[in-house]
Amino acid sequence: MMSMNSKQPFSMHPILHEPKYTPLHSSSEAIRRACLPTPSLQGNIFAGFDETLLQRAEALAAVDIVAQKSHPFKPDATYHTMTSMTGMTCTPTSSSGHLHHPSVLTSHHHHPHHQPTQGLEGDLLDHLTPGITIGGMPGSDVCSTASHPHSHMSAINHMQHHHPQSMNMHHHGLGSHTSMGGGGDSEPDPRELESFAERFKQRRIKLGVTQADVGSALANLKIPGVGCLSQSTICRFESLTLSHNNMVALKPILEAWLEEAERAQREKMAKPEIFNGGDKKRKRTSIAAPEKRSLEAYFAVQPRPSSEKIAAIAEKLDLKKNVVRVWFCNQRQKQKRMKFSATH
DNA sequence: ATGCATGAGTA
DNA sequence: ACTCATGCATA
Repeated sequence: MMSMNSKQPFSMHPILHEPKYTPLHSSSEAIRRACLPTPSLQGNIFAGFDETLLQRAEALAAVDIVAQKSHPFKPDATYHTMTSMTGMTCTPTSSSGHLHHPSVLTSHHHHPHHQPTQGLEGDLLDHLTPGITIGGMPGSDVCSTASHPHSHMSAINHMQHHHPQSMNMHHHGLGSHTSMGGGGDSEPDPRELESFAERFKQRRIKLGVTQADVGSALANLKIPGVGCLSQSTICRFESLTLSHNNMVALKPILEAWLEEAERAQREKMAKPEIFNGGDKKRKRTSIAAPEKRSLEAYFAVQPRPSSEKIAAIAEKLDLKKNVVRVWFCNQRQKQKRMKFSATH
């Protein structure tokens, strides 16, 4: 593993496909959102002790399962264009051949993320699942995973390994920040990031551009290795719902755009804009509330279930294994976001 | 603003 | 199989 990487020049083809979203919201509201439920992790050290927790989760799950098993269809499948059993007919009608490169500038970091060792959840699933056959899964989920309508990209993600996260607590009040766009992304200062995100949003609104506009306009900056970003990402940046590393990497870019945009407006020349493409067909899976509650219950006792456990849980909740696996991954990611993480 | 998902890079 | 950055679709 390489221990350091600042930036690497990427020469990739810039293909744009930027859908413009409706120029909606200009809510200048602050960012506050509901936080995640406090991880009620009790140290599961002994099997006997676990029983309690497991039973609790089981109880929750059981209720849901019972209520749901009577239904003829899967809640998940209802939202999917392609039902798992239909085979491979889930191909999107639209042929998407767009791939743009992401371009991420990573910083060097690591987190000492350790997760409790698992090893007792066997019981949980055991009584929950009297006789599940893990080996024989109908090739159903192949569809969703195998044939995805869009091609993604993410060329440069560098991993940040572990680092002692409790090291910075002494920061200057403020002062220099705006002059270091581009080359120096080495400033792990959460305080600064927060204020920048806020200022960014305000000035963006002042310019009269939407988050989506910013995302597409980024490609116009022609910064090597930097393509466009989605409205989602801009939104998350402003609301600090990204990892610290991600924030640090994005800051210089957005800062550069902001200054460029303000300069352009000053000169009344033209504002950075872009066109768009337009083909999509992906359907979002929707996990019903009961199932979600069960998942949360499981997550509380074991945030990192093994493949087998995931399969069992999926079976129990009548969801596709992949859906469950992804759900756990996303759940773990949420816990690490800046807002909730104790990086500062 | 957020939920579910992909994919590169790693371990 | 996981983490991380990111995105489409949707509330």
